[in-house]
Amino acid sequence: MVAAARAVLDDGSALSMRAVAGRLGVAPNALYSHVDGREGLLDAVLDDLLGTLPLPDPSTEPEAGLTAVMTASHELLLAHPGLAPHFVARQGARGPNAQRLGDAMRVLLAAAGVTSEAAQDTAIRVLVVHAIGDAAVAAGPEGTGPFDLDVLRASYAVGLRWLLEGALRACEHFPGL
Amino acid sequence: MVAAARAVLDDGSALSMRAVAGRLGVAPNALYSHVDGREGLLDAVLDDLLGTLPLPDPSTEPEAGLTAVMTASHELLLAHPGLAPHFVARQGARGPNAQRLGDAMRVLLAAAGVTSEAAQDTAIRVLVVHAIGDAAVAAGPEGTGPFDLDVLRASYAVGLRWLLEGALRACEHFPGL
DNA sequence: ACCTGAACACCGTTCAAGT
DNA sequence: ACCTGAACACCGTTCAAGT
Repeated sequence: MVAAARAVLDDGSALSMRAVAGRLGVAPNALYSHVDGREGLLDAVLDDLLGTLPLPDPSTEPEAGLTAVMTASHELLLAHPGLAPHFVARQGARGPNAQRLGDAMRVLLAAAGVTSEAAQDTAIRVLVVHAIGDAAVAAGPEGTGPFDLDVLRASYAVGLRWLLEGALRACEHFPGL
Repeated sequence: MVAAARAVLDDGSALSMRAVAGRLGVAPNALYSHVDGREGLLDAVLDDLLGTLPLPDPSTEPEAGLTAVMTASHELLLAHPGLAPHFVARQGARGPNAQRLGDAMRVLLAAAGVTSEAAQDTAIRVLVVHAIGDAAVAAGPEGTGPFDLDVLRASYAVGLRWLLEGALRACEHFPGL
């Protein structure tokens, strides 16, 4: 069922209950026996996709590892533009796979000296909002809005670098914050 | 008419053509004599709101000025949560008032040493995406999602500071970039 | 120029009923 | 458990017609 949803999504069509049902050759309301509403379906699809992301090796250099995981997440959303707005509306994902990614980021942050949980929280939040916000903007009205996809990737990378430098520098100056 | 739309929006209701028409005591399709579709109406409302933002004094210290204008924009979107998702989908505003704000930001960036137009473009893009992305996430499903509005404001401010430091530092090291 | 009624092609969701 | 038909309460938009 999440497979059917992903298929609909990859067709470029908007993910509607009726479209998913149609692809399964089933009445629209039949879906409600398996998922609690559209919101739940989108959450399931989202976490399914997040499960395909490679977890960063905890032994890699922290900044490189964080850059890798955030870039991969951003790229995943760029590949599924129909999902980005929902990702934004839901304030990020909270499924088990999203949890795994968050934990991996915490490990990397801690290795970089960001040890306090509160500092990790804000760092993760800022990084995630940047990724999903940028992807949602990139999703835009058409396949390609006024921006080329490459300048988009480039500007995301720039913002990501600035944020990471800021996050890690903050804890050089106040170790143990 | 944009006034009616703003009224609907401030009621907390989603901005639908039919809601705006209802508030005006008019049939829904009557709106199409004044605006070209829902998209156009939202653009008009958005630019109307941006017109209420104070322009930063060009003589202020650049970083403070940029912080002020971005914080004000973010605050404006927080006050109109129904608008943020559309702002994201439209890849930012492009009306005359948005243009004015962009120009003001360019002046401040230039005063801070960011003189090349390309560098200004990416800086503005990164800052704007951060603001609207964060506001859209804050808009969330309910009035208050899992996040308190204050921690939201705080984490936005942190991200903003990191981005500004990054943007301005880039041009200390490579003046005239 | 501005509005109306009627209609089209969609939504998500619920409810009672079937197997 | 899983599906169906019918219905409800919505959408945005168009078209022909009225004033």
